[in-house]
Amino acid sequence: MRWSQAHIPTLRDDPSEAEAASHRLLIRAGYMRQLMAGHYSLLPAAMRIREKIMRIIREEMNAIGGQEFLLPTMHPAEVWQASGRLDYMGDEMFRLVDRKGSEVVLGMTHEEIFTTVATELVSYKRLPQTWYQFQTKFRDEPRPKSGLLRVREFTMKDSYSFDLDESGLDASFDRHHDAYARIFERMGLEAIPVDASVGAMGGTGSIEFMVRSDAGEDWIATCSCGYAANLERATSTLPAIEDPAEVPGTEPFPTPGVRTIADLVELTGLPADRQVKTLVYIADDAPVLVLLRGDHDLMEQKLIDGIGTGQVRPAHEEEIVELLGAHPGSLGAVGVAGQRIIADPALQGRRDLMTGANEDDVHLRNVDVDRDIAVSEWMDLRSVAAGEPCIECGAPISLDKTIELGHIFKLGRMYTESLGVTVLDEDGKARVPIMGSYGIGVERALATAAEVYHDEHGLAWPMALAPWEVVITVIRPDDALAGGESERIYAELTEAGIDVILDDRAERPGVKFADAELVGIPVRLTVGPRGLADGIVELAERATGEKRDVAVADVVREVVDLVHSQR
RNA sequence: CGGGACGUGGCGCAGUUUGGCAGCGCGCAGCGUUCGGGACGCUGAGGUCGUCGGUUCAAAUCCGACCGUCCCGACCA
Repeated sequence: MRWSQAHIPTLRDDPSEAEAASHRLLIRAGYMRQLMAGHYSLLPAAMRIREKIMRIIREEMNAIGGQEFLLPTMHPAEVWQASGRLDYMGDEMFRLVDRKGSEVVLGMTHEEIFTTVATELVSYKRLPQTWYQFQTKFRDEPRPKSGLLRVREFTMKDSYSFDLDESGLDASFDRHHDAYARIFERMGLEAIPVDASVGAMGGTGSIEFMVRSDAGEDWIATCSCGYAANLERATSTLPAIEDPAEVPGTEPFPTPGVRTIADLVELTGLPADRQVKTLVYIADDAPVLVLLRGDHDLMEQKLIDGIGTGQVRPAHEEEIVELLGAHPGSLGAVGVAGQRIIADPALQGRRDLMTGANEDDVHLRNVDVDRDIAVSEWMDLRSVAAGEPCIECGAPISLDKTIELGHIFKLGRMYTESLGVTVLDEDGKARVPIMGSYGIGVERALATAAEVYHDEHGLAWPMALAPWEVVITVIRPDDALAGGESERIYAELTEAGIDVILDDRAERPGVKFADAELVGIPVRLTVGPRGLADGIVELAERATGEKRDVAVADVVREVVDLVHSQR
């Protein structure tokens, strides 16, 4: 590629609308342009990176026996109706009506559609199968943001495994886990596999691959011992708290104006871990009292997972008053009968606590949880905090902001069942195959690499992803020697299979250097009359900023070796 | 969906308070001088000021509605 012929529209200024580093730099360095919120046009340089990402994924998917498909992105609504997800997906699914009046949807994912193909898997002899594709997904995100990190239209590699039984699924799942580890490793991304919520659609296990980044939206808890979990699932051990062996009966006391745990701490001098936090939720239209230790925060996803419905919301104030007779701030579960009361285990066996009295401006002291509260279920509900002891080893855990790059999922039989897939087993009995589903966001991987690999001068791609591995920056392309030598090196590197771009533009050197750094090409060769007069060209590595002179005669071999060593 | 900010040549912005010829920098085109870290001179092209409506002799500027974009939150199999 010759830069003079390439469409790489770099900008001198940062685009004003972009905040996240990847968003800002991918626009500024000429990789993409926005069409509307959440929809980006990828320009040729980005396409080259995307292609490399897809090649890595494809190679690793094929290596575990995956077969590539391409399924439609427009689906009849009926298929989604059949699986029960048409309503469930709600506004996040794009829907349209064709000229015949048929309802059509744009695919957010392809479990249903792959399953329609799987109806022809009629014998156990056909199993296991691992099927995948790269296809555009459409999701009507309420708030697209951060460039390619959260969009409404994106390419996903999604794969699906079909096995006869659970142990087969486990094996397919493990193969994907290993393949994903290799894929992200090859991309130069440190992806941490974390235990994740399976979500309200069920399933028996799920692992997300997360990359640490401030631009991320998900928090994970990790420990030096290897423990790693999405905050939605993370637990920790808690130091024991000394309670009196016995407390007198509960006793109301006035707490005028107290609305928060902090208020109560200030008023009574008792620490927050001696308070009970009482929240009211509505789950499937029925009220639920949720109890946590005063210094703990509710992780709503744990509640959703624990009670097995997505229809969960905080109760409105009027509902609370009707249910308990008091406003938030004075709520409690002492003496509450006939209601579902879910409590976090941190409260189990605790004594000498305080809680609201279900009378405005009154609280109760001397609460003994086991004695005074009719807890109907104990459920891990609290959000862990950094520094708490690891559940596995006791060392303090850390919390990090991350980007979710991949998600692997033991789906179960819900799609094969609802869409009628059966195979005959060895005994001639009809069996429903069990599925796994596995996704990687392609453009999100690209943007994540940009988040990880950049500096004040621009992007700095790892060799495996770089749109071009080498740029030949020609000083004075009109000079016969510089022009001729750079053309020769360009031809020889191309011949050697190196992705090389020849910057033959009639620009001043400073402009070319700045563009090479902004675009993020790993290796730069500077070929100019001055160096050539001494028989040398300069080799600069983008990642380290290191520069060294190389004899003209050695440069091709040296660059080929360097590129190969970093691919 | 709630809160905030914004919308003026390709990009970054000023002008809006107080209505009166649509500007600046970068970029772009031509010519010339330059050329190892974002050069300089001359000439030039390019804008229905987000859209629609209203007020006014006159609207980028005032009023109203709508659309769009970004950020925070809610949401996110």
